[in-house]
Amino acid sequence: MTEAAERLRAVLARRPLEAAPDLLGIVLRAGARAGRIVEVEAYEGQDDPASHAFGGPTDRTRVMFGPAGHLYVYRSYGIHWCANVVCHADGMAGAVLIRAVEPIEGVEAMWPDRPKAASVTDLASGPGKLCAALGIEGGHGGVDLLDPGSPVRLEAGLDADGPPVVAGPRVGITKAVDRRWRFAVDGNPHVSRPRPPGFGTAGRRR
DNA sequence: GACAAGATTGACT
DNA sequence: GTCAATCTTGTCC
Repeated sequence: MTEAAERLRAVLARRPLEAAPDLLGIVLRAGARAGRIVEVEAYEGQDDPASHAFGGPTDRTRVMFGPAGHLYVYRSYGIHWCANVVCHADGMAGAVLIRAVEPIEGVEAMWPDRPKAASVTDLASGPGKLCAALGIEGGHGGVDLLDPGSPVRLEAGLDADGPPVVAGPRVGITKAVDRRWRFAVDGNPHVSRPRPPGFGTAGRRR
């Protein structure tokens, strides 16, 4: 475990709502493919009706109750994979959904898995898209993202100060929709839904 | 064992 | 803008 990884683990071992904006700018790597995280959503655990962890641990969600920095992958609508970073202290449920990344490495290798992508900004501009682009699937669930030997891992970004962040309501859920727990890099073209109504108007900047 | 719902995407009108 | 695809998980009987 490197010093940078330890620092990142400490960042993640907080409430997802606090850790989520700090994930922006960090690089998500899967083998030779890598992308900078530009959009995330926070999901608290048992206090959040929209979270899969609401209602207690199950076989599927157990990893969310484990130590921070692990990967939680689930299938959405039977078709797409969605990747989450486990947050919060060990024993406390919480996760941050990665909604979009900006491809920065191994872009050529992403195209075969994203044949329908219209442009590079469309390669990973969505939860299901980024998993396809990076080759993340169910088998990766539970891996330690901070272990250099993992097939999928996080690498501290170069933006020491962190990019400008805007906040808005979460997307695609039917419960607790009023919580403005979606965070994105301001103005980045790789976010899944650029500037939706109300996005950023009452958000938190840092 | 059966059924309903879902943190999405892409095609079609 | 609207809608279907597709399948895993959790709940209920």
